[in-house]
Amino acid sequence: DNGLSVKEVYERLLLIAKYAGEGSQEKKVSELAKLLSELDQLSAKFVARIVLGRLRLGFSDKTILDALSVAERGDKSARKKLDEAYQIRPDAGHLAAAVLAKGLDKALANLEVEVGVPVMPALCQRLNSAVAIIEKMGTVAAEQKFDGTRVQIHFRRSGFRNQNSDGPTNQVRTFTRNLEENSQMFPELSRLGEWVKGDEAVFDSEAVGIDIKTGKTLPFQVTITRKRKHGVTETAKAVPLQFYLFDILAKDGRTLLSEPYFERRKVLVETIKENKTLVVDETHRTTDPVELHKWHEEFLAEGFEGAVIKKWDGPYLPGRQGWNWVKIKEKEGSTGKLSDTLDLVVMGYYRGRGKRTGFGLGAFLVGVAQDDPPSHKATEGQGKVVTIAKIGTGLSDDQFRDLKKRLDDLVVREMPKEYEVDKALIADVWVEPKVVVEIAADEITKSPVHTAGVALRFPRLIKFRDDKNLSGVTTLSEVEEIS
DNA sequence: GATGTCTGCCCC
DNA sequence: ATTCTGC
DNA sequence: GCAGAATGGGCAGACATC
Repeated sequence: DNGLSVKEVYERLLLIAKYAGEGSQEKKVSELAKLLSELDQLSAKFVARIVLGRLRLGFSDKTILDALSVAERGDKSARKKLDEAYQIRPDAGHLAAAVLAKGLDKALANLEVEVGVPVMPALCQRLNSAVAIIEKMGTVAAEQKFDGTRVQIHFRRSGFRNQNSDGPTNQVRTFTRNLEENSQMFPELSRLGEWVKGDEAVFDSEAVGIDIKTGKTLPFQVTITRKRKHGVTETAKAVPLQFYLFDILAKDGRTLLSEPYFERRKVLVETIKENKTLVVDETHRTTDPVELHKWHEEFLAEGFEGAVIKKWDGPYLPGRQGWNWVKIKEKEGSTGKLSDTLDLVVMGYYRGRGKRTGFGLGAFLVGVAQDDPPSHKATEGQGKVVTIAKIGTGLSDDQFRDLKKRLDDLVVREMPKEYEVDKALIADVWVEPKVVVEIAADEITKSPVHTAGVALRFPRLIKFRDDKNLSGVTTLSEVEEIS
């Protein structure tokens, strides 16, 4: 209607995306405003969604693979083959173009890992019982779960050609779990050639920061400071990394994805010379749930995040597929890695987006009572309620509706005086501190925004505690005990 | 130059 | 990351 | 069980503003 083609809209969005530097935000706003005003109502809605990355069409990459199969064959019979191709080149756009240009058979002919091109990483399912794990998986390998960052390491002795052709050639490329290249982050991998036997290899690993003084692994919050653009070498010195290698996906032209796990481990061990930076992780073969349980308990006691369990003869499968790789974090039978759940009071809520728009509530803010020791100046901090987490998961659709209804009876116009809340967490709607919820979490961390001074990592609702009121809520000193 | 706010095919 | 839900 | 879509804490960077 408005004469703008899809291509034109695409080109204008691309232009807007590329603005940078001083005044760029202003420019982006005005250019997007101009574009939106040229569109009809319906087009404007979807262009806005494109910009926000919230198209909400109800399908994603995997559904496109189904569609490609149907387009070429009239049914979903090619999906398996497409999945395999997608694993070694996880780019639905590229795949669609190749299939339509060459046809299914030619496009899917060469299914080999290409060193330098990221492979879709294997992910873990969750299961919280050693018995269930052995039942589903049979013989397994039990390994420590490191709380670091996933790194897929590609090595080619002859070097990768740089995109800017004149630069020096690097022997190493690395990728995140989301297939983002982050080679610049790891100067310590420049010596990889000394530690690898062979000319080409692709490894899977978890990188963890190491405390220079104690030699112990650092918490995730410290490790992740290595994800940066500036000051890379300085930070690399202050927070050196150890890469715990647990898999090898290709070596010297041989794709290993469908080799059984124990076989890949054998190749892995043969490929790595002993060194301080690349460490092949421990693995323990077992078929016994009691023994598996013991390993899990031991890893937790040693301070690891938990255990990763892998089917002994399983292939390297992309994503969470079947019962191939499984993680256990919390103790068996408990919810959340924290030793206890917390009873917290609802302070306010936020309107939801997408599916949750209809509920009128997408997340809510919870807090604890600040219990100053009585010896202190009695007035200060008395009766204050401070924030410790925002909760947006763990509720069924019915519970969302139910909570909204309850909170509506408690709405107050202004934030209650006893609340202490950071600007970044200002709720859309404030409520009196009457509703108490039981919350599970994995960890208590030092927080820059939550006024309790600490926050919950991976918080989720367990249930409503109608039997409790504000006076029964977990106190700040009790929180410190749990952590 | 210091501080505040927001974003990220972010990391978990 | 965790969790819920439609298919 | 898969695939998708809701949502969490918190880091460095980029840009705006004081």
